[in-house]
Amino acid sequence: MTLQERIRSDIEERIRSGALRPGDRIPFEHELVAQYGCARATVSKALERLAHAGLIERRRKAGSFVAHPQVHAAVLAVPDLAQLIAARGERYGWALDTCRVVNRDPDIEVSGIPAPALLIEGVHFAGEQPFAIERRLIALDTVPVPRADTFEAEAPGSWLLHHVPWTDARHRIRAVSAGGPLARKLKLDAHAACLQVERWTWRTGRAVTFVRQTFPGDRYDLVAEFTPGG
Amino acid sequence: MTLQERIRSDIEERIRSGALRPGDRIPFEHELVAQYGCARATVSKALERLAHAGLIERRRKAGSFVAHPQVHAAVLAVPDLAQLIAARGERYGWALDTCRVVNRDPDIEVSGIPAPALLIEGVHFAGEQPFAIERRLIALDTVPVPRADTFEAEAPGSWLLHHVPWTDARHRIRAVSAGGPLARKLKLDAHAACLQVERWTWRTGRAVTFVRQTFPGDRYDLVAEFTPGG
DNA sequence: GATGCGGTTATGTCTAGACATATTAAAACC
DNA sequence: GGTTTTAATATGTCTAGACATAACCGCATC
Repeated sequence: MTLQERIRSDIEERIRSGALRPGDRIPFEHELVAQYGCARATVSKALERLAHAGLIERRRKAGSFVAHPQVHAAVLAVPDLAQLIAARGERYGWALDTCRVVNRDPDIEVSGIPAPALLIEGVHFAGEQPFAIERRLIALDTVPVPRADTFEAEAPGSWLLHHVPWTDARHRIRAVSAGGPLARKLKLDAHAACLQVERWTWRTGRAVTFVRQTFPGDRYDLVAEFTPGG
Repeated sequence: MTLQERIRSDIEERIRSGALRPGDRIPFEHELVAQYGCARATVSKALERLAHAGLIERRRKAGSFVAHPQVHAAVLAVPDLAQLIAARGERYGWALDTCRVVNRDPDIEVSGIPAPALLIEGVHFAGEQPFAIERRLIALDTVPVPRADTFEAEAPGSWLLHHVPWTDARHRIRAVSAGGPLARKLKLDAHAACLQVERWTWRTGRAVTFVRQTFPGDRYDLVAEFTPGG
């Protein structure tokens, strides 16, 4: 372990154990320099990592303080569906329903994807069971137009991930009732609860794609793990 | 802007614009040193931040390379309900239903909270409308026992956030049908879809609290923003 | 009391080196 | 030819300073 790592983990341990409580001041850099017998840059780098991880807050003149933890953010895993289903030991499948260029579409109005856009609809399968309905718009002015049969075999999410770089994404997660057509496609009761994930993706300010995935509520749940600074 | 910031943003811009593509090698540190006329530590710090942000990958002897972006994680905002509702311009309210010590409970078996635990049930209000049902277990061996009337006025989430440090959290998000009792409390149709967020919180390996919050699907949705390295 | 001015102080950034370490490519050897 | 050794090289860590900057404190002034 490097010296910098040791300083960092020493302080982190004292915070996680509760010996140092939120708001407490941790030793000044020059005190840690004396304690560990090293250069200030080494101490400073250790503190910088703790600050970056959100465990401490550094203030000029005042010193460094243990941060007040806040459950405000969690890291949400957004796995590739194919990988996720394979990891469950089931066979992944993708069935393309629709793939055409559209100029007018309800989602075009609200998603920010400019017309004309490529509209793709299809179903993800886990074994024989439908696992998710997908409805996607792809901005044709930003994405290099794929071959007509590209999305017959490969789900557009996987293809985009490997072919189109992106810089920003936004997710919206909510619960909806299946309703008629959706329920039929997912082989569900008409008022079954479904988890709906919408994702907008941009590349340097230009909309790339918008996708709405609808999962049966009893077959999928999102899990987010969070360790502050972990 | 500091020099280090400038170096970082120059390279970041070239990556985000697509001038540098995933897998491309970025200039060696000594080349950047020559280009900017600064010390290697300054260049190295700029690259370290890019690497920490996941935009580049550094390999000894080989150099630094633009990382392959992956939509695998997003930052999920989990706001304090009181703040969230206040931000919407509505009046926040909390109504306590149950607050007692339990030794046996369906959730105790699965949540990892050891018995005896404090069971709290209540409703969050936005104006006159019920906004969420909450059912919570608090580990009495880890949390300093609050006064009996603590949770009459303040929701336990807010109280815990300010009084009990935590080190790990896990969220599970899914869609459920309201069902009978839940639907009555939330004033919903019996088969309305609801978003259910479950959160486990630990402190250095010991379970602190488990909470299940159920939101009407049409009144709440989670939003996660993500910029790689942002 | 309120306001503005320095002085002090801790962190923020930076320099110009040094040695360590991981990795690759070339060279030497079997 | 195939394997091992060796040298070259880019990053990783570190030192011992320097000056910049923000923030706080006390003091003098209004």
